[in-house]
Amino acid sequence: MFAKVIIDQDAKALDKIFEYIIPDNLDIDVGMRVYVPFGNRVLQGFVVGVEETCEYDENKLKKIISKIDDFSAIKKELLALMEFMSKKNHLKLASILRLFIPAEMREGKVKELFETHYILNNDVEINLSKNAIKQQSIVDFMKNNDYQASSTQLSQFGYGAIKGLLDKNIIIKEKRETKRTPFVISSERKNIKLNQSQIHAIETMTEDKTYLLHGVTGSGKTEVYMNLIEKVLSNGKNAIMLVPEISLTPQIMSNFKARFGEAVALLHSGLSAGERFDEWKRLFSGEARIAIGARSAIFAPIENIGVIIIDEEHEQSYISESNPRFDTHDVAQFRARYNKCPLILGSATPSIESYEKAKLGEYQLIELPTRANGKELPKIQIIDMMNEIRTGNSGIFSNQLLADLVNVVNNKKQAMIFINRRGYSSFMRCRDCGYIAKCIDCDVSLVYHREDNRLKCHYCGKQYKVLTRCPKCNSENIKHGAVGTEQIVTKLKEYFPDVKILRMDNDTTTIKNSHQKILNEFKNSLPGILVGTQMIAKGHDFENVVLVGIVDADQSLYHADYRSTERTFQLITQVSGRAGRSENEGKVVLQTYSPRHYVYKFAANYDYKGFFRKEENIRQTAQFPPFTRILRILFADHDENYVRELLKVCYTEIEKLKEKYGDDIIYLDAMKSPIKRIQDKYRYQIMMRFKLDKADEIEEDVFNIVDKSSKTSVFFEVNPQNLS
DNA sequence: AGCACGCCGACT
DNA sequence: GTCGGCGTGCTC
Repeated sequence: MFAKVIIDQDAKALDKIFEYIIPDNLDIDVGMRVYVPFGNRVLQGFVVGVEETCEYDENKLKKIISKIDDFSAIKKELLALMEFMSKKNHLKLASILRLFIPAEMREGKVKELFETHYILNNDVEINLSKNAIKQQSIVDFMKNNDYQASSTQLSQFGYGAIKGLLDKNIIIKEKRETKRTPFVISSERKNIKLNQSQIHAIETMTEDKTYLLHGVTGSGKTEVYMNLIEKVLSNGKNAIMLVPEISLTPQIMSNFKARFGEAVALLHSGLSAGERFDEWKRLFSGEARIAIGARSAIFAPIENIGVIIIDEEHEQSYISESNPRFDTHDVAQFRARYNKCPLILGSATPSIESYEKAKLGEYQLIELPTRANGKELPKIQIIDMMNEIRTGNSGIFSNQLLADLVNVVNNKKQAMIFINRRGYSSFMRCRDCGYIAKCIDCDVSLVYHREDNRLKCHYCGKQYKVLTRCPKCNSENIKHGAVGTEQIVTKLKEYFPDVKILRMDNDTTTIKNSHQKILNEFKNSLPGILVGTQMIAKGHDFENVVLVGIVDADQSLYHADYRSTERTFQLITQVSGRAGRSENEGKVVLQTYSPRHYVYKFAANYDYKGFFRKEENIRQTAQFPPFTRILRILFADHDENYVRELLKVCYTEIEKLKEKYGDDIIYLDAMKSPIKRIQDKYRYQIMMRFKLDKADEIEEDVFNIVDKSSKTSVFFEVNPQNLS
C-alpha cells in the first residue's frame, strides 16, 4: 500500500503530495501524522490518502518510518476542508493542515502534562500530633478542596509536611493528567423567559442552510444561541460557536459555562499552549461537545455537528489577515453543508455582504426587532463640531458633551468616551469647512504618510502632495492627524480633577489580564469615566453607564476603505448599546465634523435597513463589493529585485486578461504595498477589481499565471480590509 | 525549507 | 593547490 503524504514544511516547492510505501508492520490510516525520510532528513508529514497504486516511480519510493500518534489527528471532514480551502483561497496544503492541530502537537512536541496529585485517604483515621501544624493545615486545606489537592497547591506548605502525611498514608499520591481547563468566572444560570421572536427564531433555524439573524443590541441573541445548542446536544449532535474576540466578551463565556459546564471547550488566543492542547483533545475525544472560540475555533476537531453559530458576524476579526488568509464565513459554510446543519450568522449590524445575500435569498433572514427587556435604545444626539468651531469652541469636547459629563459626575454615575482610532495613519481634513482629501479615481480618503510626507490612495497607489490650502474654501487651516486617548484623558483630568478617569486601548492592555483589571476598577468607580478605543465597544455590561460620548466619529468614516461607512455605522450602534442597559436611561453624544453624512442620520435612528439600502446603492454605483470582487495579490521576498521582476512579469501577463475579459475587469494596477517592508521582506502588490459573474474564472486565470511565474509563495486576498 | 552539488576567487 | 562564496535544483 502507498501513502499520499504532505510534508509539514511551509514552502511552495514542497506544496504537493509525496508518495511513500507503507511497511507491512505499520497500520497507517488517512489523517495520521507520520515521520518520513525526505532527502537525507527525517520530516513530519500528514497522510492524506492511502491507495493501492502510486503515480511516482515505484522504485524511488521510500518507506514511512513511523507514526507520530496512533490515531488520525485530522479527520476526514477536515481533509475535505483542506481541499476546499486550497482551491478557494489558493493556500499551501501544509499551511492549511497546520490550522487543524494545536501548535504543541507539531514538531513532535506532543506533551501531555502529568502532575502529581494528592488525595485524602478516607480509610485512615487522621490522628496528628499537636506539633504537626503544617500537616494539619494541609489536611484542612484538602477538606475544603474536595478532599484533594495538586502538588502546586500543596507546595506552599513545604515538602516535609507532605512527606509526613504520605508516610502515615493519610494522603495518597497520584499521577494525574492535568486538563488545564481555562478559568472562567462562572455565573448563575438565569431562567430567562423568551419572547415571541426568540421562540420563532429557535424553531425556524433548524435546516441545512444559512440563516442571518438580525437582532438589535440587547435583543437576546445569546439566549437564542444557547437554546439552539441545547436542542442540538439533546439530539446527540455537537456545536461550534464563534465569537469575535473572546477575551473581550467574558460574560458570554461564563453564561455558556454555567449552562453547559464541562461540555464546553474554549479555544482562543488568550490560552496558554498547554490549555489550548487540552481543550483541543477534549473536543477530539468527544468529551467536550461545544467548541467556543475566536476564528480558529471553526477548525475544532469535532464530528457530527448540529449547528454552527457566528456571533457578530460582521466583525473584521473573522477574516484572517495574516497567512494563511481565509474568511471564516467560507469555512463555516463548508462545514455546515458537510454536516448538513444550519449555519447561523448573528449581528445587530450585519455586514453589507451578508445582508445582500439575505436579500437575494441565499441566506434566510430572521429578525429580533426589539430589546429582550423591552427597554428603548438610548437616544443619540448628533453634535456638529464645525458649528462648535464657528462658535469659538475648538476643543475636543462639544459644549453639550461637557454639560452631560458634568451631569454624570454630579449624579455619581458613569460615562464612556469612545474614540474611533484605527492604525497610525490619518487623513487630511479642513478644520474650517470639513473637506476631506480624496482620491480622484477611487473616491476613498487619502492617507497621510509621514515617511515621505505625501498623501496616498491605498486602493490605486496614486500619490498626492500634501495640501496647504483647502481646495473647497481656500482656508489654510487644513491638517492631518487625529486625537488620541491620552490627549482626551489629559483634558478630562483638567475638567474633572477628582473623578476617576481610566484609559483602555492597545497601549494599556498589552499586559495579560490588564483588560479585566481596568474594567473592574471602572466598575467600582462612581463617578467614573472610561476612555477607550474599539476595545470598550464590545459586550460589557455596566449598569451605571448613562452616557456614551463618541469623539471624532469620522475617523473610521474617512478611512481609506470602501467599507469605512459600514464600519462607522457598526461602531456607533455597538458603542451606543453600552449606555443605559439597566433602569438608568442612557444617552449618546456623537461628535462629528460631517454631521450631514448619511451614516449619522441612519445610525441615530437605529435604522439599519435604511442604511443598508443607501449603502447598497452607493456600492453598486461605485462598483465595489458585494457587487464586484477585489483581489489583492501580494508578493513578498527578501530580494527586492526579484519581487519587482516577478511583479512585472505577472502584471504583464495579467494585463493580457483584459483582452479576454474586457470590461469585466474594472481595475488593474501594480504598486508597492503601503507598508513597503515587513520582516525584512519587500512587498509589492497587484490590485484588481472585477465583476462578479466572471470573478471565479478571472481568479482562476490569475492563480495560474502567478503560479507559473513564481518560485516563492504569493498571497491572495479577496476584498481586503487592511492594506498593509 | 534545507541540503548537496558545483563552479569561480583569495588564502594557510 | 584548497577553503568557501552562494546560484541551482531536488526532495516521493
